[in-house]
Amino acid sequence: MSPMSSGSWQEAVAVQEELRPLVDLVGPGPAAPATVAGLDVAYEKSGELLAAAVTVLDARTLAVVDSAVSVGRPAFGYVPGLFAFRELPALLAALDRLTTLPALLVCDGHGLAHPRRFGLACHLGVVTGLPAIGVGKTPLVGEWAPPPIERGAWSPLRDGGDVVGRVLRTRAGVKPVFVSVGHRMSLANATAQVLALTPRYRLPETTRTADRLCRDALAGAV
DNA sequence: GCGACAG
DNA sequence: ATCTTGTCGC
Repeated sequence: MSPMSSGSWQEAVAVQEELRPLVDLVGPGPAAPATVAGLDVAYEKSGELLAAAVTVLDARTLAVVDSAVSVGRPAFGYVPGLFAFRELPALLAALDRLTTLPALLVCDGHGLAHPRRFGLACHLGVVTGLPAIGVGKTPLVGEWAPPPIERGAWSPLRDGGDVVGRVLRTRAGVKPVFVSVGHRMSLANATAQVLALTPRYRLPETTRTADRLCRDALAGAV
């Protein structure tokens, strides 16, 4: 048993191997989702507490139309590659408290751009059945060439002979983000959705609003 | 064996 | 993720 876990890392890996075949890599996903959800988690400095937040935005206006939070304890120690086991329980609890059902999940972390092709975005997608994409700030696996400096430019993220995602420039001249498919979404559509969610900042409005919410919730919980 | 390693 | 001061720039 690893620290703060509900199981061993071997068991967690087994769960990933078991759920990986359930990822839908065929569905292109909604071209024009009505609503898009952002999910993020904030930790207390000691690491004892965490707050998970979900914000649902109107995909057209990017206004927040629904949101929910859940405060709890990390369900697993931080292990790169097993990240989902740490945040999933709290994220699912927050999703349950939502009044609306979002058409797309934008996760703070990777999807297929994962050692076993089953990152947080895949896990969340399979468990909820909703289309999901992963947007990471830093890479976990893969190699890539720097995309051209203009917004919208991208380069393939390759790992072990697979294209597992795209390194996307959401702002001209600013460090790119790592986009990968989670569930029921094509990589091209995932890219389009992320660009639609980044009219001004590097990170999607969904993650920005969720980030603010879980930080505030954590501050209010302590 | 030695690094790298989502948040 | 979180700990942290100043600093450059719009």
